[in-house]
Amino acid sequence: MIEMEKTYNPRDFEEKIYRLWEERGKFRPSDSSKKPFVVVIPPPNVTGILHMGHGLNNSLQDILVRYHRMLGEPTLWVPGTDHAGIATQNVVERQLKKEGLTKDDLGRDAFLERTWKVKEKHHEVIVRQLKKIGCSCDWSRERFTMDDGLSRAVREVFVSLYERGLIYRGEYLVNYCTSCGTALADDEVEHEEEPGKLYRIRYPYSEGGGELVVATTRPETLYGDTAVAVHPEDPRYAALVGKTVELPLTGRSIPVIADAYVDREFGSGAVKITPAHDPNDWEIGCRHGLPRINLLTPDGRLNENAPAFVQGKTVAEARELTVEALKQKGFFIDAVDLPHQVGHCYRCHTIVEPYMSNQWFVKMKPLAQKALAAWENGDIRFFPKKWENTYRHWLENIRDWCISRQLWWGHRIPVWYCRECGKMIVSRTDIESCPECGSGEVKQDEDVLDTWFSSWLWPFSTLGWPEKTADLQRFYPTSVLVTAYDIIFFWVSRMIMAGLEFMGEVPFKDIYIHQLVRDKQGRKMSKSLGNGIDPLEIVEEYGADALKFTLAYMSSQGQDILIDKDSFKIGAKFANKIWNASRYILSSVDDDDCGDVPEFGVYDNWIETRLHTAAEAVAAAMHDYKFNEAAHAVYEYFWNDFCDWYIEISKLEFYDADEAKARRAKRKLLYFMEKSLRLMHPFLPFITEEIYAKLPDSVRYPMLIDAPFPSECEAAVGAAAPVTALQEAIRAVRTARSEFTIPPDTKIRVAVRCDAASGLTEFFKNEQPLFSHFVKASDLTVTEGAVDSKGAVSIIGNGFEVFVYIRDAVDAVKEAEKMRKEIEKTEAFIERTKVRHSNENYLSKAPRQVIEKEKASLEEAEIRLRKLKKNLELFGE
RNA sequence: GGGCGGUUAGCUCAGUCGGUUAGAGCGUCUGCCUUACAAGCAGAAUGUCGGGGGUUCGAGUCCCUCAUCGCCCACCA
Repeated sequence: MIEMEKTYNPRDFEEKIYRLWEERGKFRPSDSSKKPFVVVIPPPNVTGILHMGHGLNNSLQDILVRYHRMLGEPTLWVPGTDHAGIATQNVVERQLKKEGLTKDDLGRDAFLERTWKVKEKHHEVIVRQLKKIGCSCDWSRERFTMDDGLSRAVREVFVSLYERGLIYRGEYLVNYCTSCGTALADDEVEHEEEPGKLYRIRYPYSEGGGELVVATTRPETLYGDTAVAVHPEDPRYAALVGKTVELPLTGRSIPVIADAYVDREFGSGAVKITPAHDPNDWEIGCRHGLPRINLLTPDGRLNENAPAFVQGKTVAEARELTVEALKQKGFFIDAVDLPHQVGHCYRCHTIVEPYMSNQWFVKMKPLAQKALAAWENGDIRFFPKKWENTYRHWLENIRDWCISRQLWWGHRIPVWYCRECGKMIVSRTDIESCPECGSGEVKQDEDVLDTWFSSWLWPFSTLGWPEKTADLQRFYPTSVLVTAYDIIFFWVSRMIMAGLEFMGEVPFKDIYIHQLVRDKQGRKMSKSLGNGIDPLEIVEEYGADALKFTLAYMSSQGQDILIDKDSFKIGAKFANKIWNASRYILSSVDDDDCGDVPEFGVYDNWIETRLHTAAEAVAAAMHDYKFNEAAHAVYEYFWNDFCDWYIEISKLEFYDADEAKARRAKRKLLYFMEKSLRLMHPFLPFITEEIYAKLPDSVRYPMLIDAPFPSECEAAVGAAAPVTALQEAIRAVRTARSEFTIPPDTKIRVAVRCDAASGLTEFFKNEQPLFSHFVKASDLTVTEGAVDSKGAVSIIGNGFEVFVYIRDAVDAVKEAEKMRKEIEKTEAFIERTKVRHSNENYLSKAPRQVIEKEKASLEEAEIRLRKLKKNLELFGE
């Protein structure tokens, strides 16, 4: 007798089990010589706690990793976290603000010290969370994007790219977040449509006699205009090109230039050119050698290049004041509503300004070409495939990557400037004095690198690169990357580029892109909406297994997962089912029950077949990363086959007075329980391991986590057929009982007529006791001959017909109505099928199996129709 | 402006290579506290597969078109 708590309470054992796995080194790759299975975690940001997106991401990885571990592959899941430059710095700056401080009050060193502490705190929480949800990561190999090794990797990459001419510095117009105080990469800008206005402004000809009308959505930038552009073939303005116009409110005159960029159809066909504050204007400015006038301070206010009345004002304020001034001076014509796209910072959502500054860039084209080739060669595969388009499109239109950030938290750019001779030194090691003039007056670049500049090295930097470590040798390239689609640009494609560039090989062959987790209204989960679900809350309430199983069960390759707290009941209920089934089996087991497995009977063969069919379904699904299909297969097997049928059937023997019989039943239940636990383990690791440990030693592997996943099918598949027929017959009687509301304690007479050809007669006869038990029959006859159908409904199955004598308990009118409906349906089907079968095209073109199959079902339907009609007569038509 | 995806039961979603009368979970309804589980058991009902057209012997599935919702990309001031 093995004791189990009456109720499933995951809190009682999940932590204990996790500790056990960890202590016994189960998360470390085994020594097997098989090809390793390797996953690197998408490192969570050390900015806060894990949300449900992480829950999904890590649950799926854990399922994969556990599945492969059970296949006997040396399995490694490398964990780690990301320093998340802007995000983390923002967190700390917000904290400071609450204390009435700014980062400048602290100074760089003190600020960094404080940020490290915040990092430590968050890191601890994140690791605890990952462990709570059961991630089987090898914590001995945990990394952080700013640890010593990864910092070395970052430097190596920066310097070597610089040496190859793929990193350069220059003054360009970049996206600048005035709130974060830093430049952003193009893809860190989120465009959103906002209501705006298109203003029309007069720019008088310098020589008088007219004016040029210019349309703009940003009148406040006119102080930085250095030209007005028209289309070279626009007859309206041909005479003006080369002349000048007066720039309102400034007293400056600016030239009219011709550039094909201008759209003659839009607005007036004349565009004001502000090279320092618009990316297009910047391009035009470059082509025409126009001066650039910067109007903004780094914190987003108008600077001394603007007239005094707007200096120090924000952009929005300046716009209003400028429009007002234009109106007063008579330059303003009108303004019409024009919704347009405005860029926002992806971290703080402030409007991003195009801002002229000195930044570092990576030349992306050469890297992107290799990454594209890798896809074309089939070196990488996306699951689902559709994301390949996204990947390809981005690479084909790639632009240089601005990697410098005006932040403190991050990898400092490894470049030094000599104050004496002005020499710039790019170096792998820190520089104390100028190699050119020997001066000690060298100063490191103030800026840090974009966070992704360390993330893109993750698959090999975590394994020890640039050192040639054993891990790197053994575990690179990794097997698969599991991530969400929102970072294909930021991360996935860049990792592929870095892998190819520095390792000469793609970092992973398979890329599984999963969905985003949203709330039931389809909204992104976010702090501000307050609609987020904390995975830990779910773990608290339902357990980590419920979390993992539910997410897998609900994931699909189709679309985003819409979820609320109640969704997790699916997993909770399933875990509960496993618990109770196990409790039932184990509670009656003692050592006597643990001998050899008795010879299989038909039901044992049947469940064995079901189990292996499920195992094969899981294998196929996992191969294609169809987690939901795998989870469904496991669920259906255990609940619908094992619990609903096998356990119920076994009860006849289980409760048999003959002890030997009972023992045989228990032994087989144990056998299938053990195997079922192995089947389910990747999806519900805690509960299965907990129960597994309770199984008698003689029937199990030491631990479930590295026990073999069920694979080889020992049972004959054909063995399942009669069981299926019996199930069908039992259901037929149950349906009849239920439909006629015959109470369970009312026994009824049942007759089964088997078709001689079905081969079921013998089986049904043998199984009469079981059949009777399941349907609570008062009398059950099985025959191949004619059956007296008086007072009975008959239900036709595949190869047999069941008669349930329900005469007294029936509402004849209602029943007749039902039958008529059924007859109609069947007649329609027969008609349709007959028409098709008289069609020569069909007969000649359809595959023979299809025709045969349809013919069979047509025959079946015709038989059923006859019986139905007969039944109808019975009900007093 | 370009591209992608969704539209299937009351709700959330599966649906493989086009192949019989389209499935699951939740919810609803009926009957059961049957000696593992009421977080359970046994049943039932519910569909113009967004609209229209086409291809095909056969379409939820392929093509065209329209509608609608969403996402991504894009420098139209």
